[in-house]
Amino acid sequence: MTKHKIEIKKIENMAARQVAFSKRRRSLFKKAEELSTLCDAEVALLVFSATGKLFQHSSSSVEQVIEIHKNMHSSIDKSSYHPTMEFQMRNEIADKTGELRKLNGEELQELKFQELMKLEERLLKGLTRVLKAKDERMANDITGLKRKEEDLMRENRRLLQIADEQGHACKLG
Amino acid sequence: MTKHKIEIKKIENMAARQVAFSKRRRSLFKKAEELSTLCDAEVALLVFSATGKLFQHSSSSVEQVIEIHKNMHSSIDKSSYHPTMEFQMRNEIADKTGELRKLNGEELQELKFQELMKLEERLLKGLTRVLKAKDERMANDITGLKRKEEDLMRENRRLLQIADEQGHACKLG
DNA sequence: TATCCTATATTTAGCCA
DNA sequence: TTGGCTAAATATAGGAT
Repeated sequence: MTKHKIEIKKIENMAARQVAFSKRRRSLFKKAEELSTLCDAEVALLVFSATGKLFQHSSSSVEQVIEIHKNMHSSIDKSSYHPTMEFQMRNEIADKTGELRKLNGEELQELKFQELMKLEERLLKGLTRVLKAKDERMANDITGLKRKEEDLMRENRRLLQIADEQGHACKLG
Repeated sequence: MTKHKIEIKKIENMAARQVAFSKRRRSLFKKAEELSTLCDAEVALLVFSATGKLFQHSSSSVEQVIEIHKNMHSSIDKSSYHPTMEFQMRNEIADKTGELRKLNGEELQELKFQELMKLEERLLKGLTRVLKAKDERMANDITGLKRKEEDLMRENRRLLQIADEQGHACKLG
C-alpha cells in the first residue's frame, strides 16, 4: 500500500511476512488504542502470530474480563437487587397491610437464587481453572514435542554421518 | 490526523465522537482483517461502543462458556427474582400506602443492572471466542509437531537400517 | 444518523543499514 | 531481528449534504 500497492493475500516470503506482521501489528494496536481513547469505547484485541505467540492489548484483557465479571457480582450484591432486599420489602408490605407473612415458595426461590449465584461463580471459577490447566498442558505438550523434534533431528544427523562414514570406510577398507 | 492534527483524548462533542467511532471502527476491522490475511495470523477484535453495542471480528468461534452462561441465566430468568420483580413490588407498596412512586436511584440501578447483564454476556462471548482461537492454534501446533515427529522417526529408522546394511555389506564384501 | 469530499496526516512496501 | 528512509497508498477531520 505504499511504494507499490500490494494484494491482500498471504505474503509468501517468510521474512517479508514477519516484517509486515511486526509493523502492521504495532499500527493495529495503536489504532485500537486511539479508538478506545477518542471514542470512549472498550477494545479487546488479540493477535496470534503464525508461530502461536500471543500479542494482546485491550481495555479488557482476558483476566480483566473475568475481573469485570467478579465486579459485576459484587455490584449486584451492593445494589438494591440483592435477594435479601426483596425479603425486607415483603416485610414492609406485610407491616403496612397487617398481613401475616409466611414462608412460601418465594423463600425457597430465594435459596435457589443464591445457590444459582454461587453456582455461577463456582462454574466460572472452575471453568477458568480448567481452561488454565488445559492451556498449561497444551503448552507443555508443545514444549515437549519441540524438544523431541530437536532430539530426533540431532539423532538423524548422527545416523546420516555414521552411514556416510561407514560407506567411505567400506570403500577404503 | 488529517485536515488538522488532533490530540488523542476523548472527543467531547458527542456527534463527532459517534462519527469518529463509526469511521475508525471500520478501518480498524479492515486493518485487522488485512493483518490476518497477509501474515497468516489469528486476530480477535472486540469493540464495545460507549453505548454498549458490540462489534466483533475474529478468525474463529464456538460456544461453551456462553452455553453454561445462558443456561444459568435462563434459570434465573425463570425464577421470581428477575429485576422487574422489584419494580412490581415497589408499585405494590406504593399502592398499598398511597405513596407517590417516583423514579429514583434504584430505577437507574435497574437499567444499570440490565446493562451489566448484557455486558457480561458480551464479555463472555468475546472471552469464549478468544479462548477458542487460542485453543485451535495450540491444537494445530500439536498436530503439526506430532506429524513432524512421526516423519523424523520414520527417517530415523530408515537411516539406521541403511547404516546397518552398509555395515554388513562392508564385512561381506 | 450515514456518505461524500478533500486537504492533510498517517501508514507502509521495498530498501538499506 | 530490529530500525530508519521515502514515495506512494490509505486513513481521516471537518465540512457539506
